[in-house]
Amino acid sequence: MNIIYKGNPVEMPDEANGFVALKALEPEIKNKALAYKVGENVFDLSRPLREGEEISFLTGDEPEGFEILNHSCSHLMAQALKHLYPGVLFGFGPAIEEGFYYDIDLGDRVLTDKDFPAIEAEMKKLSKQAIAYKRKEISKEEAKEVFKDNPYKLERIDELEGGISMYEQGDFIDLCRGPHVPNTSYCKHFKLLSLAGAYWRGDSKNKQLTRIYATCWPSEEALKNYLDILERRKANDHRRLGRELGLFMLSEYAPGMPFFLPKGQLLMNELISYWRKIHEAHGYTEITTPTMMSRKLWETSGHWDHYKENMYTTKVDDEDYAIKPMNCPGSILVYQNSLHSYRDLPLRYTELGHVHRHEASGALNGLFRVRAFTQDDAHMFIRRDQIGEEVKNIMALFDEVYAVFGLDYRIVLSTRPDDYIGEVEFWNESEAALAKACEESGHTYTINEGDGAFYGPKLDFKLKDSMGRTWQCGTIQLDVNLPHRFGLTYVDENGEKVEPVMLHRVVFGSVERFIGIITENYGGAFPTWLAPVQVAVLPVNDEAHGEYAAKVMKELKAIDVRAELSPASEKLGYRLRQAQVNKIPYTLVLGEKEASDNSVTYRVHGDPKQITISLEEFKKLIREHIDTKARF
RNA sequence: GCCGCUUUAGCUCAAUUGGCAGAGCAACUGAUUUGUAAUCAGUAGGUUGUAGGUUCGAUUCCUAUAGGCGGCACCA
Repeated sequence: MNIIYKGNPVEMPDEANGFVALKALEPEIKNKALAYKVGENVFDLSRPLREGEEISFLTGDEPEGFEILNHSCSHLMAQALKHLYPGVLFGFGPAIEEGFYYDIDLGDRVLTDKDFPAIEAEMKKLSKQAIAYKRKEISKEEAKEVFKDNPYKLERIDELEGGISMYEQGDFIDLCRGPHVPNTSYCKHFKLLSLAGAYWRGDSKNKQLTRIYATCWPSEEALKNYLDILERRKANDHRRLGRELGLFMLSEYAPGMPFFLPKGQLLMNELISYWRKIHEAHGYTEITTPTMMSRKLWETSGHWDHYKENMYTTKVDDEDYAIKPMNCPGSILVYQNSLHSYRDLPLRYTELGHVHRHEASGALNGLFRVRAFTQDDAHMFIRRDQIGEEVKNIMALFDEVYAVFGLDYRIVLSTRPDDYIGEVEFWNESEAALAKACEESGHTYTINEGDGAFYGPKLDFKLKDSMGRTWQCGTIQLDVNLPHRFGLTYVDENGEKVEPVMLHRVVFGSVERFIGIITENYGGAFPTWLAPVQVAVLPVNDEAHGEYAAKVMKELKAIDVRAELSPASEKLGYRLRQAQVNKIPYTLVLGEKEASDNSVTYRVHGDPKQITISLEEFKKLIREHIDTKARF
């Protein structure tokens, strides 16, 4: 709710209720407003209005208000925790996209989700008491005195500049910038969701605190609705859909190394065939390099020193070998196989490289995070002056690919890290080139300062899964390190040997991860061209219509349509249900009428509407949906 | 790797305080040949993840270990 209030400035703050700014308001707003805004600044309702200020109110129904509500609720939870677990120390407790968390140090005490009801009960009790959140501005010295028993808060105070604000609600006080809702009764519809360990300040060298995730909503309906959404998201989980639709499996004999079942393999093959076509159209040529190569190669590339912990190694004839965790060194050997002129650049090699990385056990997650995966890799060898243009070309290809699948993405530019190599000048130039390529192709991006690889800056393309988590899929990385280490050259127009720049990039990221993403994005109901089974053929009666059904099957197969016959040993209703449950795009019902005039009655997945057309028309219609040429 | 949870039939889940391990769906067999989201009947399916321990007796309690889930850290 965005209401502009242009009334007279209001009198002094009312400490007891903290409603001063609201006094002049209509009742319906009064009950929903959580804070107010003057320009871009957000304030507690208890802050007195100043002469001439134009204000708008924030409610829990909009993101900024939701954040305030949840942040306030994290203080409420902390107060409850303080009552239940005396001596508990608090770290950070911010609002997050769909709720909030608080990191706490309970000493030796172990918290489990069985403790949630007691914590929620205490929170409800405190909520009913409508304890006011009171803002106090104090000096650094005073703050240190208040938080003298909490090393986490003291560490934070030391970093803060100038005055420090804190919020007090009854017997609980917390270091906080605010703003907050007027009192604890505003936080009424909450639920504790899960527990996790989280390193203090996100550093694995530090102590691990206990993190409690929870969520708070403006109404009971909104909370229930959110909990329903959480349930519904599970139905689109690719791990569940993968099992139900027979796409892939995992085995304890190879943790993190997916097995693709016949239907999943069909899907992957379609994806790859599309991928090959679009790369051919964009001037790439495909190569394949060995899965396992000698230690000497990995020493030259630097992986043996920098990546050994994640590499699977073995001995062959007493010599160390490593299974490739990346495809770049192989690509480089291909580049070195011949001499290159400046006229040949950019040179673009693609490779569907099956790589192995020994990822931490706790990181594994379905197809999203695995130990063996296929990178849809490409390496470009380019001149330094070609960086901007080439990155733009890549981004154009990314746009095309993601659009085919209807995927939204977010771009992150990662810049020079502390342990960078090369000249600062090159870094500045490259970062600017990447940023410019984004802007010129009409994309916004955020900057992740210092998160680039040690050999160059990168652009990451992040896609969302059904749980709202983001996964890096595409990436474009600039690299001057490997060309240097391997002594790569091309001959320029003066006959001089010059070192090329290398670009690494993936669009899908890994074919496995991408399959996970699109499975969730489509909810398992793949578009016809990708669907493992495209048409279900249902004769009404096997004796009478079986022959016609066989003819339809044969004709569909002849035009490369993947059709599956479902014989009449089951009732039609049952077979229709199976086709829907298996998310098959087209279901054909063939009976007396269809057999007599060479027609089909079809329905599309998720739509009960029945349409009857001639078999020839249907063949044409389905071919149009399958034909990937239309996508170029 | 770290924190918490979890593991019972192919899948989803039961099993009172430690006392004969059960259901639905799926599978299989038979009957049924059906016009738009589940036909009926029957059969089979398990060393309760694995290895130890406590106990007269362990799915249940304890220890270790493996896989999985949610996070953290790491990362495509």
